[in-house]
Amino acid sequence: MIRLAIAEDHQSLIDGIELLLKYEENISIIGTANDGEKLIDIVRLKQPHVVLTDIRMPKIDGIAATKIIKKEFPHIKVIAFTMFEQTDAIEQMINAGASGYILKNSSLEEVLNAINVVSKGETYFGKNVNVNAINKESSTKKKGKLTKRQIEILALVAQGKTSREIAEQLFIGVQTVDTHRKNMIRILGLHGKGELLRYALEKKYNF
Amino acid sequence: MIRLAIAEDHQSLIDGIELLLKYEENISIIGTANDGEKLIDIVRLKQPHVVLTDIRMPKIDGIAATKIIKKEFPHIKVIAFTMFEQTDAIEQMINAGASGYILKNSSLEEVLNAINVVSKGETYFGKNVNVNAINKESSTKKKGKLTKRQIEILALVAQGKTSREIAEQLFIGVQTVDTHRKNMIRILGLHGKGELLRYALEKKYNF
DNA sequence: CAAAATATACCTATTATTGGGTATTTTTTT
DNA sequence: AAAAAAATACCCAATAATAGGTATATTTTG
Repeated sequence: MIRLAIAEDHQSLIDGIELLLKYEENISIIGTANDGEKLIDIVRLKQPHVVLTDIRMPKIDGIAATKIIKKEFPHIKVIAFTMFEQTDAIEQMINAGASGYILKNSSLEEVLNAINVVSKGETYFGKNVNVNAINKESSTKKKGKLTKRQIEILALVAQGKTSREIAEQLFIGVQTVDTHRKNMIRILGLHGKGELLRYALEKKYNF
Repeated sequence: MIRLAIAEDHQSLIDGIELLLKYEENISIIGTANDGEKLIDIVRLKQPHVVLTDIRMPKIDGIAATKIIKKEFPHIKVIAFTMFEQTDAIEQMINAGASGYILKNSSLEEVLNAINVVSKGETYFGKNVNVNAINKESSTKKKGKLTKRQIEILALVAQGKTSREIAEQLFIGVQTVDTHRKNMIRILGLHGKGELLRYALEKKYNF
């Protein structure tokens, strides 16, 4: 009997999976959550064998939640169930310790299949999930690693704040903020006026 | 017997709804689609009583699809089933002729309920869907109406193009593009450097 | 057809961001 | 403790975008 926990902010989808698994003899749903915080609570309390989780969720996102779960309970298998097919998202999820990755435009049958496969200790990746591209990319070039401070500033850039406003908020000089911006632009390989804002907004939206 | 068509780009969710409705005596699913184009095909061929549709879909989005359906078959009831809770999206869907609007974080029970209600000619709006705010807002102030040319330019702004690049692409002067930008900023009530790009990117993302 | 709306274009000025540097202090890692 | 990384700050120059105007041709609407 596989003990399963589900985290997904769309209750309708949870309902659908529950309906499907009601008649599955070897899987029991031991808890469901609409956000990452609740998921971690459930995992700590009931320790499932497999966790099926969305990436974009309130409070704690799926990537962060997976990291926490894998740190505390390395034996628990995590499957990402999301609409993001960007290599960036897949990579982060794998690095967080996920054993599987399936897209929401897959069938429920595939979801069921993935749960069974990862519970045996294997990995499962959906058809549209190109895992090969990931390893090559992340092993050769390790671009895009920002520091804490840079991410902090990037978040404020995403909020539409100017360098001056960011400087005031963080109690640092405007030119320091500008230096951080320049460094981020270099690290991320961007060029042009609105590009950092663009990047910041996209990141924000993506997870 | 209510004849239902479903359009939703996440197959898993369609599967879930199908499971739920399999045991419903008074509803039969006459077709499902993963994009707006397919939905319209199904509607033309099989003329359902009720259409349950997502907003963000490939090819033709839910708003455009609803307009087409309501124009050709005014008696067909459309329910929006989406994750967008912005008044903007709700407003556009209502204007397109939708009879209901429910969020994806609702339960499948609520979906079932909505289908039954709208099939009787009534309207159904989920708890988190604030319909009252819409009417007031759209009747009093009619802000944010951009012209074709402005939308064209805004789309290029969203692509990260500079005024100069936009001017070259559209065979007009740079200063003309700047004028359009200024007018859009005024009409949309924006202020500050990156705000138009911000707005453009958000719009792009939202539907 | 006349009026209104839209698209076009120019002017001046200000400001934020970018791009090129350099440099010091603090923190983290080895 | 020494080396590396990160955070801080400054300089100068170039450019894109915003903000305030005005103005004319074109298209759409009443």
